[in-house]
Formats: sequence, structure tokens, C-alpha cells
Amino acid sequence: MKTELQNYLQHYGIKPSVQRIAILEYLHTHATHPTAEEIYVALHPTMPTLSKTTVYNTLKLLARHGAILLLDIDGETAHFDGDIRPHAHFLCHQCRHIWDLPLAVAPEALLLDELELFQVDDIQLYYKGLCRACQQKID
Amino acid sequence: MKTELQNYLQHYGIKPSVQRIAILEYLHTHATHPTAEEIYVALHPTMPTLSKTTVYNTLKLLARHGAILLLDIDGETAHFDGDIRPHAHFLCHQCRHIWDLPLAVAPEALLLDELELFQVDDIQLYYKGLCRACQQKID
DNA sequence: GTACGTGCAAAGAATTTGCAGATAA
DNA sequence: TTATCTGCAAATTCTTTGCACGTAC
Repeated sequence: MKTELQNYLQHYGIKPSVQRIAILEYLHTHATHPTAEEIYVALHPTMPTLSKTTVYNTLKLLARHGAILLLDIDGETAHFDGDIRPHAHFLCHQCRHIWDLPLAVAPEALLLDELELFQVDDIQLYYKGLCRACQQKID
Repeated sequence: MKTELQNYLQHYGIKPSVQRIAILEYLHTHATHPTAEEIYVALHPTMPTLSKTTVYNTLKLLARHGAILLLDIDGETAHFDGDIRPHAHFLCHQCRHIWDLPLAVAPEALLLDELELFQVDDIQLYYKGLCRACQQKID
């Protein structure tokens, strides 16, 4: 139900709007780490007035408020993740798919003493290489 | 001496050229995680024929062969690191500086069982937030 | 009514591509 | 010579901005 997403947005200090709810709902139901473009293409058919600008604005807003994750793992395009629990990501250089990975160590263990000098808002752990399917294609 | 850099490049299967040596030397003497633009601006005065295309081509080539690191930590621009030993990075959202950080845990400890399904070429650990100087400015 | 949200078109920035000339084994 | 490297200009792609219109409390 929409009310849950409304509450979710308000909890992060974001005013709910039709567009914001739709974009958040898409991220909560698609664990595919979509790009802004992919979200736009997916939502546009059922929301013909939705603009790409609004998708970009909304994703930036959600990420800035900590309601979603922005992944810089792919040098070319920003990807977004509706799952904000601590976890790592794997990017296949060949097929460009991104996988979720549980953390091998507690997120706190990654923190260093030196980091006390910094105020850390965000930790990103990225693995890159070839997925099994792409390894076999190359053999 | 240039010969060292030549050997370094050849070790990574890269044909040495005047431009490639100059760019690699810049990275080995500047631990500032420069962008392609910064390297171009720094080298151009003493190498007036150097083109930005060559800087981009060379950095991409070096990174692909594992001779340098490409950092995607900053969503806007690629940064490069001549130090390829395992270490983490911190980005200050305010001043945009990047710091090197020793790893709190051995890089292998970050690896997960699930990762056996993948061929991992690259691990990146990014911390983002505010550096001490920028925290104080905001107070 | 006032502040905020949206969307269009245009601008901006980072990077890549096509291709011709230069260079090196 | 023959493949490779370089560099210019143009193209591409992702993202942001300026601004006018809509919308909601």
C-alpha cells in the first residue's frame, strides 16, 4: 500500500509526491540496481507525464537523504539500490550486471582508527571482475 | 631514471612511449589521485604536443593492465592512483579531496564464499563523508 | 498565496570515436 | 614496411540548469 511508502519518505524528511512514491516503489520491488534511464523507461508507459529530470532529481534527493543508495561502481552511469542495509556489490565487466553480496565482516570492522578524523556517511565495497557465465563464454 | 618506468610498463605488457612514461611518472610522484584533466594540465606545459585524448587513452590502458588504479569514488570524474598496493580511500563531499587509508582488515578477509563464483580482478573500498577541516567550517 | 514540485528544452561536462599523420621496430 | 601510437575535431552520453507552469496546503 502507498501509505507505507509515504511514511517511509516522511521518515527521511522527504515530502511524498506521486512521482517520488512511484520511483521509490520501483526500487523497492526491483533489486536490479537500475540506472535513472532504466527507471524512466520502466515508469514512463504508466506515467506518461513523468520526465527524466524528475527521475534524476528524485533519485538524487532520495540518495542525499539516505533513503536509497547511489552506487558509483560503474564508471559510466549511476546505479541505485533500494536496499540500504550494509552489503557489498559485484560488477561483471563483461555483462555489466551487478550482484548483491553479504559482507564477510561486520561493517564496523572495516572502519579504521584513522577514520576517527573523518565523519563517515557512507561506506561502499565494490568487487569487479567476471561472473561465472561470462568466464565460460570466454573459454 | 626512465629505464625503471620503461621496465615497469613492459612488465605490464605495455609498450613504453614518451607520453606513457610521462603520465606514469606523474602518477608515481603525485599521490593526489589526479583526474585525466589534472594530469593533462600538469604535463602540457612541458609537453606541448600532448593531447587530452592520449591522456585518456593512456590512463585507460594502464588501468586495464593493472599498472595503475582507476577510482570511481567520485561520481563525476575518474581519479587515478599510481599506488596499486591494497588500500582504501576517503572522499570528502565538501572539499572533494581523496585520502589514502590503510586497510583495517587484510584484503582477503573481505572476500566472501559467494565470491568463489566470480573472478575478482579488483576490490575497491570507499569511505565518504566530511574531513575534519570541512566539519569545522560547517560548525 | 506562497512555497515547493514538475517537466521541457537547452546547456554542460567527461569521455570516446573516426580518421589522418607520425613514429618506431 | 607494417603495425602501433598520437592528436585533432566532432560526436556521444550522462546529468544538471533555467525557467515557466502546476499543485498543495
